[in-house]
Amino acid sequence: MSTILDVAKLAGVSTATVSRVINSPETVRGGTRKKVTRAMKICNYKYNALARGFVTKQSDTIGLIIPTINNPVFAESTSGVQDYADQQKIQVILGNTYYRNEQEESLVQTLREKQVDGLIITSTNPKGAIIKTLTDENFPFVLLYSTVKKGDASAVGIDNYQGGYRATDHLVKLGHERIGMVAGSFSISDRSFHRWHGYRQCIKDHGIAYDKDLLAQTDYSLTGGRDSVKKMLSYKKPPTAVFCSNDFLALGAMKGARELGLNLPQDLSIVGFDDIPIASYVIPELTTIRQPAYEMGKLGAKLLLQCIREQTKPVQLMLESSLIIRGSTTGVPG
Amino acid sequence: MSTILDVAKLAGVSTATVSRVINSPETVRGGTRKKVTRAMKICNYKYNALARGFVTKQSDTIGLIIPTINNPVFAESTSGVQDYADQQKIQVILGNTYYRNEQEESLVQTLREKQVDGLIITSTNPKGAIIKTLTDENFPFVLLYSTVKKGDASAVGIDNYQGGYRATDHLVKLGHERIGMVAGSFSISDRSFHRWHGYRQCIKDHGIAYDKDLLAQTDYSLTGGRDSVKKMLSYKKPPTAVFCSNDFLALGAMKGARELGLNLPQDLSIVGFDDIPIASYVIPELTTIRQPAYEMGKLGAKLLLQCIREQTKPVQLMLESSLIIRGSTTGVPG
DNA sequence: TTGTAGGCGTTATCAG
DNA sequence: CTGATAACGCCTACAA
Repeated sequence: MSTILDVAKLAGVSTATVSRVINSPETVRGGTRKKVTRAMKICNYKYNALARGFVTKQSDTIGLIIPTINNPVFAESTSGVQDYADQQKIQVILGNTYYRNEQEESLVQTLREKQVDGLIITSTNPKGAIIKTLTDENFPFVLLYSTVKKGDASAVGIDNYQGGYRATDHLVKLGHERIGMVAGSFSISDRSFHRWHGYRQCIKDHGIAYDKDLLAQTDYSLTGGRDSVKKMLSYKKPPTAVFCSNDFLALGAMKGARELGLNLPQDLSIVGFDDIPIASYVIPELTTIRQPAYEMGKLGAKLLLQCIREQTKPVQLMLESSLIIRGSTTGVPG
Repeated sequence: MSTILDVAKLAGVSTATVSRVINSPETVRGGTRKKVTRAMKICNYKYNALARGFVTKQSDTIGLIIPTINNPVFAESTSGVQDYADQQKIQVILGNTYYRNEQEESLVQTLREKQVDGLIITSTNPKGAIIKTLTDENFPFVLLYSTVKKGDASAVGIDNYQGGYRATDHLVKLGHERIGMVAGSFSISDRSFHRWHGYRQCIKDHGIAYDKDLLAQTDYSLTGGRDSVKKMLSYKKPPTAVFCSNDFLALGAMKGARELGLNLPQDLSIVGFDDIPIASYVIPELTTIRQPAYEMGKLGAKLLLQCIREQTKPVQLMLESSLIIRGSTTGVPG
């Protein structure tokens, strides 16, 4: 593998000149530039970005830490950050935590050792030690799908409380009084927790008694949604509607309800959260809270790069989410 | 940011010793090891993996190039490679080509400049210049979702021809004679092309005349599937069944058919390809050709690392795919 | 406009 | 078991 030294020799110039034609061609005379370019071709020169990063102290690489790429929302935001990064000639190293805190911690460490210029994190615990350390050490990062509205960490997210409230409100307005919630475990997702808060407050605001049996916490999966809803439906006083804290759970719930012989949406109204692409392609189409995942990713990347390049002050961006009413919700039976 | 030199000074040893306690602690006496560890703590030493890579000439990073992370199959295989890589302490840089050849080319270049140790590629064109260059320059890589069965490129894939054949055969056996195919554009996916070959051969083998109007090529998306099927269904002699070259297309087709007032599966049988998780959660559940995406990713990563570490000879692995019969296919009406 | 030379943080080779 | 020191490939003052 040839280096700029080889090229330099071949072209009869110094390595500095070669470096210049690579990084600021305009500062070198046309003639020499040609000589160098030709020499590069001849020895099939390949630029070593790693060596560059080593001296400039920036790798032009960022780390993206998410719970799992298998949830389409995260895939969506991931392509948002990728697209923005690509456009800025930045590479992104992807890591899944699978909602495990230790995994998040080890990822952060590894990525920092790899000298990433910054981190975009969908954290399991935005108020935990990992994030605190990052802040203390002044390492550039931004939180994605964040629930934090202030503080010294940059973040972009939506108002999950509001989302939960709206979803529930929609159900209440439809006449439902026994409204269940199938939530991702609070211990691994404070987003889910915030959504539940919205749900609970809404219920309270409408004078509906809170029934803790109507809350299921599970892992964020299709099967989790299915099983939780089946259990809930087996109670003496089953819910007539459920709010699921993401679309996967909701899709799973649909299946669970059907396996119990229910007709949707007549026998059970279901609201999801995220609005993943498939949500509008199932029958009945899923009513859900849409969050702008792609934009969030893009914005997160933008924020991070700003933070890296201009050491901007931390900002928290809250994007708009909205209730998308489709066919999976309807009035209470009878 | 402190370096091993700082640590060395503080501990009163040489940098070599510090390096040793990091990389081969067993070769340094307990006492000195302790001194060093303590010193590292004190100056909050952070290892610089990039500097290491610079001298060892390996970055412990691989590149993963896929069409788009938004298709759940690719998300699945991506987590397969990630999991294996993680387990081997390797990081993965992810890049989307969006089925564009130039994007693939530029990704390969950038990643090589970043000194990735190898590449896993789901190529738009496995027989094109990009792959050829890689082979010629003896750069470690493996093809994923590959259609190639021999040659000097390592690859793992399934038999797409067979998959297409089986899907079609299932439909024929059900009594269908007008069987359409909604395919991803052949120009961006040779997988789709192979599947079509299987489809066509099967039709021929059963003495059914091939009707080119019954082939639609579109982009791999929900809307692509929906629109293609609607168009096909508008013909004078519409198909009674369609084989879609992936599940997204099939899910889209379901919606398209319904928008035209058809009942599924009575009025139209649909077969997909991939068996993405959601496929068994829609109504009717989708009959599809399952391919082991996660395993494929894992295997691809394993192969690549072998190739990197032991310069093994190229191998082509063909995994088993299988027809999963569910509710979206049924006998021909009447 | 071009060249010289020092340095980035770590590993590896030799001695000791 | 430990230390000294030369790489590694590139960038960047500074000098010419």
